[in-house]
Amino acid sequence: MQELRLTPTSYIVLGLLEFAGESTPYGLKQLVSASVGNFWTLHHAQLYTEPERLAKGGYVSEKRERAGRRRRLYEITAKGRSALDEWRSEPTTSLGELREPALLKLFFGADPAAIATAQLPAHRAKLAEYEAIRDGMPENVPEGPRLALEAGIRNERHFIDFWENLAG
Amino acid sequence: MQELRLTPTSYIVLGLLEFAGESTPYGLKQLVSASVGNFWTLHHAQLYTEPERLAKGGYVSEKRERAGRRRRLYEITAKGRSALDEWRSEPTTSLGELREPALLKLFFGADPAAIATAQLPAHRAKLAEYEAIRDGMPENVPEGPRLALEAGIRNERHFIDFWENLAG
DNA sequence: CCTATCATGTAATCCGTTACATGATTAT
DNA sequence: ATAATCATGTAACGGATTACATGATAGG
Repeated sequence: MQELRLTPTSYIVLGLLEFAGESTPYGLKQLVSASVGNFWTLHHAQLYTEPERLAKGGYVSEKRERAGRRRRLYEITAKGRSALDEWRSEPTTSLGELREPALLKLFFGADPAAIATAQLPAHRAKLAEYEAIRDGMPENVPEGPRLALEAGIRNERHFIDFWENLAG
Repeated sequence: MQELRLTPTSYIVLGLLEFAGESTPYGLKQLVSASVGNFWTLHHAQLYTEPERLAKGGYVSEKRERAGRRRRLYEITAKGRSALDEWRSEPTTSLGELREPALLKLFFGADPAAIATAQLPAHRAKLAEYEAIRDGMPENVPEGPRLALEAGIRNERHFIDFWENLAG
């Protein structure tokens, strides 16, 4: 049990474990791709290493199945909960970065119409995907995911608008 | 001279060297923070290691000053130019990620009004900064940076709008 | 049965970040 | 002069990405 830095990845794992109760790395992977993975991707290997890391710090507990595969089961601890609470209750003034590959090319002189033509279908597909998720959302989904999805939808609309202005 | 993977960081260095001609790491740092750094941050240490890496692959050439500090001077090579051209002329369908720390907190249950209150001034400041850059831009700035800046401005407006709806 | 694909995991690499350092200028 | 800031660089660390591997399950 040692000091360790908590990264966004850490809080994602903690948040998902809080929501799901006990889970395996593979279960976490499923959860990620159905939820937060829409705007913050994790690689599946991280869902093996990160819980292990968190276990070292006492933020989660680890059990192993006795039977067959001996899969690892993780659960958030009291310490994990309070770290999560603290993080969550401290509003941040820090801003993300655009980091759009397409904007980078544009910046360095790529042909705007060509980029726009490639980007538009991708953004439209993503928007459709988001809207489908929203329309299929059960009533009991909490406000947070709902708002994050809303932000994603608006973001896609904004980019579609931007690229439409540049397409031939 | 060995094979190496070219990352966005690589293309930023190549792009800046193409624009600036010969430059030192510190010169690159200045360029970054005045330009592409607005939507794609690099740490200054990367501007020492990345050109060195690129030199190993033959994408840039390295000279050292004979006098005093013996600073390193980098210049893009023909190979570097063609790699840059190829990257630039191949439109990408890949999308960036939102990766907003504030959205992550929101997703996991933070109080929307609290987050919004913290985010709004930050986004407004960023917007003002962008607008100042735009208004002070000389006529001869090429289309690429101009458009990227425009995207940044719209992006800030979009987030301001989003958070305004959530602020108390 | 055979073969995809899903499920599950480990290991190595490497880039990005952080930390550490010190020489030069400018301002007070 | 001295402090502060700018300029310049190196080194260590760690998290993220990639590559490698194998067991289960379902479809043909």
